[in-house]
Amino acid sequence: MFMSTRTAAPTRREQILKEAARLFAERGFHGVGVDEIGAAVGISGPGLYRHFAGKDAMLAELLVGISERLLDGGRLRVEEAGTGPESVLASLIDGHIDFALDDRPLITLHDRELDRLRDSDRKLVRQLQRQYVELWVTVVRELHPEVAESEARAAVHAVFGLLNSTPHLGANGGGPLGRAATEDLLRRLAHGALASLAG
Amino acid sequence: MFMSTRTAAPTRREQILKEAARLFAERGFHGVGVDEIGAAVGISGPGLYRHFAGKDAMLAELLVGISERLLDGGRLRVEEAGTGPESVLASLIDGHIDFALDDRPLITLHDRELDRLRDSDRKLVRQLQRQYVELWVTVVRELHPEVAESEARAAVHAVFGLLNSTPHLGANGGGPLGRAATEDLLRRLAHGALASLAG
DNA sequence: TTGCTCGGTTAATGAGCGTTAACGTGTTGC
DNA sequence: GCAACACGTTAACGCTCATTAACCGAGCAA
Repeated sequence: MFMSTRTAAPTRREQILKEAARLFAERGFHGVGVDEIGAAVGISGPGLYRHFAGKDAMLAELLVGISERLLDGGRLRVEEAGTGPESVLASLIDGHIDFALDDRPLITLHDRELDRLRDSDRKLVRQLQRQYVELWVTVVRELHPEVAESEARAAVHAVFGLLNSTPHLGANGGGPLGRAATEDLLRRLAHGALASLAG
Repeated sequence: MFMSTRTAAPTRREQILKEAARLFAERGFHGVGVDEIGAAVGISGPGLYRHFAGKDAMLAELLVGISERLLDGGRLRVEEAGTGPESVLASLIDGHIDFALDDRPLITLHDRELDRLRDSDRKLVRQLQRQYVELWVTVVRELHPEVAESEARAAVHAVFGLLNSTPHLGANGGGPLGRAATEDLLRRLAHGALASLAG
């Protein structure tokens, strides 16, 4: 049913999703027309309807896709990471940074266009998001048992805001800083922020 | 020409701007119609055109307004704050937190709908934003002279992302946490993040 | 009174745009 | 060879929506 995620010449659907993500992120869901999306992959307007039920369906698939990948990646890291909560947290942070730097447009969409979805899709996405947040909250509370759950959750959201700031960091890979330097900076900032929960 | 900023019964224009900000933030600029904005202030659709040249003009006035207030507030705090860079930074952080909690909808608009503006307005807003960022960068570099300027700038953007996460924190005033607790949490997280630049 | 300005109203206009129709064309399984 | 299908194309259709037109009542100054 699904293609392998390897790089085996992207299928048309994948091309479309990628370009749609970029365009939606740049100009908003309502701001981009189907003709533009088509043009971005070399076909024109209505040709898209051979691959998707409609514009909404593209957005839905994008948002559900990100949320699933984020959650799956997070779960994997929780299982695989070393012994203590410190290493789990570090792994979650690294994973989120990779995601934020690799899929910049999707980050933008994720919290910007959620309300454009059909009720069922929106519920699904929100549920996946919530589970991902809870992954983090659990780890944070293992590290800081004295912190109230609501406070930990707010802190996690704030750290997401920090890590997801990459779209504002210049055009590409991390602005004037290289990719590696950006990763390193974000890592330190995130650890620094969460460490402040101890005081 | 201008009304005093005191609470002297909001003028129609102000009502409209406030409701427009809320609606734009909730559903995006393209997602809300002029009829809805009108309805929100008790008049209907085209009646708005007695107060604004068009929908775009409302967005422009909102975005320019925020940027100006943010920059002015920042400058004031830089001048007024105590002696060292520490106190200036603390004051900038407090000011930004106040802004983020008081004007949630505007925060959302600020980085979401900038491209909908006419070229001249967009340039103006970006210039104001840039100056505000530079205020922070200057202070951060006084505190951490060994940090490269580009890195400091990226860190500042990241901290903005952290502080601007308030819209994601539940419906109002700071979600399950009270206003004061939210302020305190954000303050600690921001200081913690920036402190990590020292290492 | 008269007449001007303010701040509204409803109806019309016109553009943009998602979607569907109707119609090809190459490739492929039989 | 010949369906059948995958994948495009261009030309409507129809709806939404910002903007404009045309009109109106309430204050209020001369």
